[in-house]
Amino acid sequence: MATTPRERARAQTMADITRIGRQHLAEYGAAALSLRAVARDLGVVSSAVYRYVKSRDELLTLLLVDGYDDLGDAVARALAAAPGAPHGERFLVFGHAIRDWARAEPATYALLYGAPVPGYHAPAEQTTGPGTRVVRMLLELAAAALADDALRVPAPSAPAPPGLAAVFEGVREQFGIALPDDVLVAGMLVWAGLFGCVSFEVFGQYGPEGLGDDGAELFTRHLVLLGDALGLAVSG
Amino acid sequence: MATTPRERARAQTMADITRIGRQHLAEYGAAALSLRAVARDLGVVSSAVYRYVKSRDELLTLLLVDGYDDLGDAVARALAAAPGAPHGERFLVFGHAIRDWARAEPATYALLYGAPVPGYHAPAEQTTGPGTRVVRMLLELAAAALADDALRVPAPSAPAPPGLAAVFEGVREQFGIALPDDVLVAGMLVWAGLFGCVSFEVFGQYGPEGLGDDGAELFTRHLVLLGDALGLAVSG
DNA sequence: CGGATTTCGAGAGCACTGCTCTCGGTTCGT
DNA sequence: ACGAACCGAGAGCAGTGCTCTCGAAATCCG
Repeated sequence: MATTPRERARAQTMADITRIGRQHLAEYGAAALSLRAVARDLGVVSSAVYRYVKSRDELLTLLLVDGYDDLGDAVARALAAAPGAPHGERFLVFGHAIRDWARAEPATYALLYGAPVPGYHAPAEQTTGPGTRVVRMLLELAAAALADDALRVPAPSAPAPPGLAAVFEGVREQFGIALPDDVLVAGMLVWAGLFGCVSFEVFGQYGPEGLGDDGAELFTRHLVLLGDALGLAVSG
Repeated sequence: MATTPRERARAQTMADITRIGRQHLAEYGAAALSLRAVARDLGVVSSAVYRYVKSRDELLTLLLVDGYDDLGDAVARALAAAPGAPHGERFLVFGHAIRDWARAEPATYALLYGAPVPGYHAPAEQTTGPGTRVVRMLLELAAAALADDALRVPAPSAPAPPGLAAVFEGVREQFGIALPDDVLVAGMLVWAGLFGCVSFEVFGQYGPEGLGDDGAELFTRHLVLLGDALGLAVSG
């Protein structure tokens, strides 16, 4: 831990770069993220930042991981603020935390869940970890509800064909969560549906002016329906 | 209609530009769309294409409208191939048509339903028309099912607050379709959820290798659940 | 038919981007 | 104290969007 001055300076510069990068991301969007502009704001010539960041793509990866962490923190914080609430209530908190964060950080949200930036492929080894935090929280919520008998498990549907069964087994293994196939299918739908609702709102599919404050109300009703699909009673 | 040779040449050049633009979009993605590259493929110097297209953004709008039309045609074609089928069946056809098109044209799909291209704002007067074709088809499907008593209408939930009620009324007016609030809420969820599922698959949220052929099977199950949320029996 | 007008493509040019390279100066480990 | 590692500046290359001018061709109109 004997950090030399040079090491501390380097860490400081790295932090400055990501901070400025986050600002530019929020202000101009992902595809307009420019290393030269970051360098200008840093008060340094463009080639200097290449000492710290190998390429524009690496800066994007940095901001990607940063964004996943930020979103994960926000959701975890919101859930921690309602520790003993019923699972349906916690599901509402979970969903609204995602929506609130996405509306506060639309550019970062777009980087995480929008169209992939052309020519950029996120290195899986660095991004899958923080990237799966949110869906893991959702699956854990479902598992907790199931354990508390708060989940209305549907009549088992037709068994999954081998390929799909392997996918389910992979998910159970990756997350270390034992959920029956039907709950897993519903959980994935809830996951995708929730982000579909948020994306439509953030990306402007609901018209140029969006939904404004009524979006929260509509979103709650959508969460109720999604919770219903999962077998979770969200609202009396 | 007396098309002069010059007019025909201009129309031909415009068609060439959109054709090459579509190719580049599919090959390199939206943000990498370059007017200069299009000009090169057209065998012409870059400034020449500015005679036909005011800016890169206008080319994007051209391709945007083109994409909406293409998707709308694909879905309409698929639905037309199953004219007398029960509404649940038609809903499955509807969903899979969207998914199939999105997987075949991921870059165009990303342009329509992914994160908005930075700095680019689609002119509403040109894009809302073709852009609402798909959701209109979904609402018409729901209305047809309702008229045929094939929709299990849920017990009316709490009445919408004034702001949200105005949103619903606006949708009913815009599409000229009379649907009760609760069906409208479910329909919007189905819309967003469906595109959420497709986006997750196309944008690679299901891991680097995606779901492969099992995606269709899983998607069908998700459509069943979404249809259920709408009150539509999709599969016996 | 012939002059006036419009249209068009070519080319130069500006400001910007990502990225590489070299060249000095500072700091570090030994 | 000295060689090695590190770091910032600057030049440079190839690419981008977009603007401007200029000459040639096509069109319109008297």
